[in-house]
Amino acid sequence: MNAKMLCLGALTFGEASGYQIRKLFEDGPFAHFYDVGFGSIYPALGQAMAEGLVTCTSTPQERRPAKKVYRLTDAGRRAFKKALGQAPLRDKVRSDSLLLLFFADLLDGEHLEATFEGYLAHFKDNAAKLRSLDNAGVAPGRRFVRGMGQTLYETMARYMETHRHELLVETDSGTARRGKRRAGVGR
Amino acid sequence: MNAKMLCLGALTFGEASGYQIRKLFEDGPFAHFYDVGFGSIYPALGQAMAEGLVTCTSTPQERRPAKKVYRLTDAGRRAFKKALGQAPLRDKVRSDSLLLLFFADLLDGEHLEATFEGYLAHFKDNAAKLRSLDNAGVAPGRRFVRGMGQTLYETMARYMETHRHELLVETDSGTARRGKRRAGVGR
DNA sequence: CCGATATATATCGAACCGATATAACCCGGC
DNA sequence: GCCGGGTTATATCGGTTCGATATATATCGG
Repeated sequence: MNAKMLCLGALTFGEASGYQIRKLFEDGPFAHFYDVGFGSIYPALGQAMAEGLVTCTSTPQERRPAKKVYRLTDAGRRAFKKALGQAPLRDKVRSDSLLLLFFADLLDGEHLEATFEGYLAHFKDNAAKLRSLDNAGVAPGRRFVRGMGQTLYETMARYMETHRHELLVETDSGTARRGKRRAGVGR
Repeated sequence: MNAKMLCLGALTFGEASGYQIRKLFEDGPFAHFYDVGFGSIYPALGQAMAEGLVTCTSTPQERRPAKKVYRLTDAGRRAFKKALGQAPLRDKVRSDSLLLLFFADLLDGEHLEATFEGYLAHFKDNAAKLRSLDNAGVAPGRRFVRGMGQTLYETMARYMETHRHELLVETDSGTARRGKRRAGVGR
């Protein structure tokens, strides 16, 4: 899935500006499993328009760039469906946080703990956000993916809490310190 | 974390060729939370060598490129630790499979089902792989991350099985068909 | 009223991804 | 004995994407 097709997918929710599309990936329905930045969206929309996949209503404004609202064409909708029809690529994950926890023994306890707590908070936060959503009248696909995300975040938070002691050693003050450990090779 | 630092991280496991580093990301310990391709590794190693972060033993061979084995220097080890010390970036996920399930109502039942089963098999597979590993003598960070991955894959597989009926409607023959549904807007 | 945040388009270089080229080796089956 | 498939191995290259930045106004709270 390239940026162009992702924009078309976003536009299935209705007309939108480039900025609004970005928000769908930052905060909106796609936030938890895809990301696209401005640097990809604007060129992609230009290209999609050139190919007749979207139309654009440009409202000129004084002293700043015209506001442009994009709308999916029938050809665009067809192109998106077709793209979905291809066998999907395998998921791509890049997690600095897990890399850092993986190399816990190379870090000083303070930074390790801060990262750990931040990561845990991130999971709890996302779980809470998804939990608060109303699923009434929401399409099954979307509901399914929401539920999956919620389950994932909740499970990861729970895992981190129950296994915290493997990485962080509690002290009397309530703060934690890094535990001692030793290596091992091979996968 | 850029490709250069990831290579240094891989080399903390001992000397390796570019090809072997790739394997660490494809199959090895990093496979589940990071990925780097040849196109990033070879230039990164060249750069790291120019900066004195790694050394290289080049064994010339007849009729094919010299075999090059890279080894971390003290400066390289320090550089990697320092890179880990930075606040980690937020996780990046790009999942075509979830996008596809999200837009389940735009797909024909056959393709949806195939994708669903493939994705479920992928989770089960990874869970089984991680379950089969021996954690004896493995560093706590690595063990923690392994366990987290295993829990994640198992939970996702279980979720997909228990919620399958929301997306796929079972038929008498044992195969499934897409259910009917209807929209809803907003986040 | 000031500063922070949100709306909004746009670009640009660096980094990265995926595919491809090349080439020899090794192992099993016919 | 040899052929095909898989593995080891380096390397490049074009296209895509990322992240930071520039610009400008509106809005909202303290």
